[in-house]
This record gives sequence, C-alpha cells and structure tokens, in this order.
Amino acid sequence: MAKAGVTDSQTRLKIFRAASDIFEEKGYEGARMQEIADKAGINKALLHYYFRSKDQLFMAVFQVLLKKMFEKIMTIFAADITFKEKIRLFLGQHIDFLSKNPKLPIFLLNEISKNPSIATGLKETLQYGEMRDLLYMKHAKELRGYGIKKSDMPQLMVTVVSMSVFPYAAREMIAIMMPQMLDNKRFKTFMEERKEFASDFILNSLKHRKK
Amino acid sequence: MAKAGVTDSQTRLKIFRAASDIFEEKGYEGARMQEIADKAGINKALLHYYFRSKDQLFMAVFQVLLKKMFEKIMTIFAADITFKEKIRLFLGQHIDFLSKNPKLPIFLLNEISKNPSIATGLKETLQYGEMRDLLYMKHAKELRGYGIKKSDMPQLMVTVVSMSVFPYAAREMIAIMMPQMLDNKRFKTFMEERKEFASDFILNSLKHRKK
DNA sequence: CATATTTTTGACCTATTGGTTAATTCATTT
DNA sequence: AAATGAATTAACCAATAGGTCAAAAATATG
Repeated sequence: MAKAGVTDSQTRLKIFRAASDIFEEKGYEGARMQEIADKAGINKALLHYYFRSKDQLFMAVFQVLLKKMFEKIMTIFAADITFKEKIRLFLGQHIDFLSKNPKLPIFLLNEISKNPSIATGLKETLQYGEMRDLLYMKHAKELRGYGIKKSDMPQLMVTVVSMSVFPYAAREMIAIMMPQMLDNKRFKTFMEERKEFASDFILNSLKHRKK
Repeated sequence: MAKAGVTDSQTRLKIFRAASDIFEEKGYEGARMQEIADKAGINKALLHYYFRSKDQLFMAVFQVLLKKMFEKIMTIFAADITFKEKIRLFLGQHIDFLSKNPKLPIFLLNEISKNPSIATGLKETLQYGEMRDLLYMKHAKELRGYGIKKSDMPQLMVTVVSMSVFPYAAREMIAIMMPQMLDNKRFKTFMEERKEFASDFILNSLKHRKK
C-alpha cells in the first residue's frame, strides 16, 4: 500500500528501473514493452497497470533522466568558486558522472533530436537565459579579464560541455579511427586524462586570449 | 537498362534518396518501409525488389553516409598545409559541410552507438592508427613546438572534431538552455561565428601551452 | 472471518510491419 | 509483331507490437 499516494511501490520502481535500462540502451523506437516486463520480472499487463502506455512510461523515464543530466550540470555551474576553478570542477565531476552513465548522452541527444517536444516540460521549468546570464554576472570581472564578452558565453559554454559529453556520445565513432577506445579500461583512462587535458586546454586558451 | 551493371537505375536512385532522408530523420527503428516507398513514389514491393530487406536498404544508405562524413574529415586533414592552417580549414569546411547535412551527426552517432557492428566495413578499410600517426608525423615539428606529444593526439583530435560536430548533434539540447538556437537563422549565425571562435580558441590554447 | 480493494496474471484483440507472390505492364530483341 | 526478360503493382501473409479484459491472488479493512 502506498504510504502517501506519492511513494513509489516496489513494483513500480522495478518497472521504472527496467524501463530506464531498456530505453537508455535501445531508445524509444527500439525498446519493446515485453522486454521491459521481462527485465522487471513481471507480466506485460502490469506495465500498463502502472503506466498506461509506452508513451507515458517513456516520458516518465525520459523526464527523470533529462533532469538528472541537467541538475548535475547546473549544480556544478552554480558553485560558489572562481570561473577558473569551476572549469576544473566541472570536467572532474561531470566526467565522473558520465562514466557512471555512459549511455546517457547519446540517449538524451538522440531522443530529443528525434522528438524535440518531449523536452518542453524542462524547458518551461528552466527560465531560459537564466543560466547563461547568471553565470556571466557571477564571473563578469574574471571573464572580462579573459576577454570574454557576454555574447561569447554561448560559444564558450557549448565548448566546455562538449569536452565531457562528446566523447561518450561519439565513443563508437571515435573507435573507428582509434580502436583502442573499444577497450573499457583504455577508454576510462582516456577520460580520466581528459579531465586535466580539457581543463588545461580551456584555461590556457582563455588566459592568453587576445581581447 | 543499366549501362554497365553498376549504373544505378533511376528508380534505384529514387529509392535510395528517399531512404536516406527517412533513415536520417527517423533512424533505423523509427523508419517505415511504407513511408520510404511513398516518398520515392513507388510501390512497397519495389523496395524489396531493389533492396531485399530493410536491413540491406539501411546498410546501403548507412555505408554511404558514414563514408561521406569520414571522407570529408580525412580529406581536410590530409591537406598539405601547416597544422595551424589545417585547424582553420577544418572548422571552416567541416561546418560548411555539416550545415548542409545537419542531421547527419546525430544519425551516425546514434546508429553506430546502438549497433556498433554496422561500421565494421569502414573500420577494415581504414587501417586504424594511420590517421593519427600520419597526422602527427606530418606535423611533428610544429606540434612538438606546441608541446603536443604523440600521446596527446587522441585528446586533441577528439577536441577539434567535437567543436564542429557537437553543436549539430546537441542542437535541441542546447536549445533547452538557449531557445534562440531553435531559430534556423540564429543557429546558422552561431555556427558561422563558431568557425572563428573555435579556431582561435584551439590555436590560442596550443600557442601558449606549457610543455 | 468475511468483505472490499488492490495487485497480478494469462489469454486475447487489433493494428502495424516487414516481407512475399503471382499477375501485369513495359521495354528490348529478333 | 511475337517472344523474352525486366520493372511494377495489388493483394496477401505471418509475425510482432502495443494494449485490453476478466478472472485470480494477494492484501487490507471492519
């Protein structure tokens, strides 16, 4: 029995976890309700008892995973440290986060690309512009010192985020040219090294920017 | 009638083009043979007459698109200019290329991620390591001048490629935080500016690298 | 303990999907 | 123009997919 009407039942949780795994691995179109039911160890009809349809089950999963990703990024960017420190903190923590959720980037990127409307919920939650402006205001002096104008922020932020996200999303593509990347240990090492490489790379570039 | 057994018939081409569009837009799982037939203006049975199965049709399309992407990158990297010039050339030309094929990155990234085996063909064609080593040999002096060791090449190359590819693959995700990116004109401008921003960013970082 | 409520199941339904087939149309050759 | 082979079609097929339903278990309630 649900304790307060919001508490997830054990079964509901089992379903949700199985669905997360399957959707993340195969995407919305590739996922099968039967497979999710099997993985959750329950009947397929029970899936529809807890979540009416594939769409609704998917949306429940997607919202949580998308939020998980964004909250991680936002939390780090909101920290009360210098921008310089923030870059290192971001690459360190975000790569740690992604190494625990390596399939998350390509899943989110693909699903939202194939059907942008599924993100409207989060889009409304985040007052847009907020992040970029907040970040610039917070570090205005430091950033101006680097020759970064407010209008440069989108370019800079996309660059920073791509440093951690892209290698996970593109791992198999990268492996075409560098097969050693197929080895989990090697890839892990590559990403560990990337924390420092990318941090240095970005800060180096900023430090010596021509204004 | 086929002129030499290799020449594509008009119908075959129509099918191939329609299939490219649909697959690129919806992915393998999301694509429907009927929709491809409709777009090609032919009967569904004719699809199977020219390409036996969905798998084979997909593979034909995928191979061409993957090759298209790789050849573009390889050609630029193979140019006989300094590494510095190469960075600018790459970002200029590759962004031009992707602006004509904006859905290509997420399509390739997702399909290969969901089913890595589909790329084995290309993987065998490219002698792996070749590119990275060739590139380093060609610019050994210049790169050492920047403090780039051979072992840094993977990090550097992933960084450079992500500069152009990531914004296209992540456009809808970026738009969650920066809704102006939904506007095609704005996004186009963003990517035009990115040619210079990214080039400067990379070269700046390299120029002042601590060795 | 009996009754009401919730959870779980197996069996079933319908629509969709990739794929096949046999017949027809079209073009080429002699 | 008859014959031959390739291109094209409509109709069909079997498997799979998401989804439903009524009955059975399990659990809570008075």
